[in-house]
Amino acid sequence: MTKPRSRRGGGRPTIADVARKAGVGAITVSRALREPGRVSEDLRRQIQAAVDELGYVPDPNARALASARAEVFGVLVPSLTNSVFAEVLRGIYDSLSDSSYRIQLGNTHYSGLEEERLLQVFGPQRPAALIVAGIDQTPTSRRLLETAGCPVVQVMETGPDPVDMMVGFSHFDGGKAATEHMIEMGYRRIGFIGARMDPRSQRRLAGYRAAMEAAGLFDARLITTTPVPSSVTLGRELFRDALAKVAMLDGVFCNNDDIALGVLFECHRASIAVPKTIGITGFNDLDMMEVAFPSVTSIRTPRYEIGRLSVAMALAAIAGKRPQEPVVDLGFELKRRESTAR
Amino acid sequence: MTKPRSRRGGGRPTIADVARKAGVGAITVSRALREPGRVSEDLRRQIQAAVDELGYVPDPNARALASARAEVFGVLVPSLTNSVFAEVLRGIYDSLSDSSYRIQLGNTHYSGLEEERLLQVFGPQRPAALIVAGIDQTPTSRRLLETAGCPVVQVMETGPDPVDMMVGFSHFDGGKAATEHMIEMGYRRIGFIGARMDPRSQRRLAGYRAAMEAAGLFDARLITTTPVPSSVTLGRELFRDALAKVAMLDGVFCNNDDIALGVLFECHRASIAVPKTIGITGFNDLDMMEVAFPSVTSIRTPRYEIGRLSVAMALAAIAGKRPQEPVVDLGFELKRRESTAR
DNA sequence: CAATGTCGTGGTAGCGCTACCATCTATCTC
DNA sequence: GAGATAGATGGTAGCGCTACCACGACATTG
Repeated sequence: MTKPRSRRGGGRPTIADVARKAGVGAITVSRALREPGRVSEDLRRQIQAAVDELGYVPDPNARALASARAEVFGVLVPSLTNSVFAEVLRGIYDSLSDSSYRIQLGNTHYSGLEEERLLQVFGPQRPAALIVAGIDQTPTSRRLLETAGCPVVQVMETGPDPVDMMVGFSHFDGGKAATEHMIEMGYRRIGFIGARMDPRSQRRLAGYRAAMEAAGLFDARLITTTPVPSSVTLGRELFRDALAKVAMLDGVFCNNDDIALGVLFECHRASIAVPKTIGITGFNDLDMMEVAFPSVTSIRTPRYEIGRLSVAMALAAIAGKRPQEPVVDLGFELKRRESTAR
Repeated sequence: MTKPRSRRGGGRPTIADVARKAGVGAITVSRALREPGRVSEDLRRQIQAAVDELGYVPDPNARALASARAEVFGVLVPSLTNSVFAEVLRGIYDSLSDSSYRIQLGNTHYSGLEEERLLQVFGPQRPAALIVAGIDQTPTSRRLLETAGCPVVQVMETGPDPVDMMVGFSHFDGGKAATEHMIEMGYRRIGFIGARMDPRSQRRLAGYRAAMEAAGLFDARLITTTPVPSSVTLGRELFRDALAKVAMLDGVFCNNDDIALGVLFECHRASIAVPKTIGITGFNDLDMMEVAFPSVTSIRTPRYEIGRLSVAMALAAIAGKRPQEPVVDLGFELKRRESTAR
């Protein structure tokens, strides 16, 4: 007789212990825990008592192996410090905190290759769902998502060709709306200032360009961008560059609110009147834009809601209830404020 | 003969497939992958060839079950949107991106109960290490951490009684240094403005109080706090409250930089001269404080470094190399800027 | 040169759970 | 009242991997 491996697990009670104590089969315990409706009231109570007494907690790793499905949501974002994604995450977390799903978070650093690597790590784990930011996956990433065998939600943007589901809004339209607003307010030499210039920023730029061209105001020199990661500091630098480059600049549409804030501070420092001499519009509408002096016009994006809805859609898909429309556009809202109130 | 469950895993190659193809035992494949040094050069090459050809990827769930250890770092932070924790996370991620560890992130919402719940979820998974923010765990949480059977690193603060290891700095000293600086710069009626008032904020307040009392300047009416979550907007509100309450207020030490920014904007709006009429000091030294106009004095905290070091310590502990000194104080730095340059 | 150690390799037996199928009882149908 | 159906329960056999132990080959020691 070989002695068993003496609980290398560390002595925690197993489902067999509960089954023995409750006088039922192990499988009935399993069912009582996962599908209480399929076990009689009587046994359920007995089992619950045994569970409580032993302090039994199912082993998630054993579960995952046996059922070929881990109770994990894989989430991939391009940045942890960009507060836009932080709010998407907050939405995801808030929607998942009542469930038993754990969240595995990956940081792609805006890199397609890193995204591939992370999907390669996440996939074999058989997550319950995957939520990824953006719609510009590499072909390899796309294939990995398609073969993941779980619901996939692409967030932050919308597009014509979802891997599975999508929740977001149109960055092109956002950029266009912001620019049109500035034109409407009487600005003419409106610069575009952008950092990082990831695909979403590119689309905002395209929206800016479309609006400027439609008004006959487009001039390539008005555009100042850099691939460098965005920051308030960088906003100041880029604004200085733009001022040095373009005579008569009378407004700027900023890629995002960090940049806009840098521009605003530089205007203060250089005693440039906002909105009189220079108008400023940001993107995302962070909390502080409303408080800034002068308050800054921005495009309010539904970041938190995107997080919430992405989880709701994934959960529905897991439950077998796929939505009619796999692509949801949550839109955006132009917040008119002092910085463009000429 | 019963037919096997026909690869309910989904047809992915298993270690047995690799072993067969390479003409070795399964265990040798396992070793070649985990401890290459213990397998001969020859077999290692053969096995690698088989792995490549089949596209074999080990099943992390099976691994976790068999070895009673998941390649997962559990990380618990109180907030996702507070950029302070975002930077700690960035440090953690950057230090872990070369390894095969996955990261499971929990959001405690500054709640001890939620922390307990998350530890109860993380524990049974047998993570490779746990990193938790703060040192004020509930007794239950503390017990869960102690019995987790893996390295534990408490981050953001230091204290006398680590569960296992600690990386952080003294918030009391930070608050004291900031206040002393303002006193030194000639401010006398220095208010304390704080939101959220989590344990770390409380300690900053205690530091403020110690400095004020030492200088004979303390007055309880100078303190304006709220349990409401911190934001730039709230900074403005609290500052207004403080102004209404305290005659002759000539400076404010803010709980954090969001609050400080709200104060700064309100000063602009109300045409209060900074630093002449009111001096402002923040806490954390976010990127934007240097760019703000006027630039804002703040306490620079080593957030990113805390993330990096916490992982390094955990990794070392996993490898059996526990540090001599389990508690590491990374300090902070007072950044003197225009907002207090009277 | 026997005794001892070390290294490389493999077989076996689980890890703790759930899928699958079988069984049994109670209820329903005509 | 025989047969069919549905619901509750259990046994068995894995899921894919690694811990443990065994074993043979070779080197080391006095």
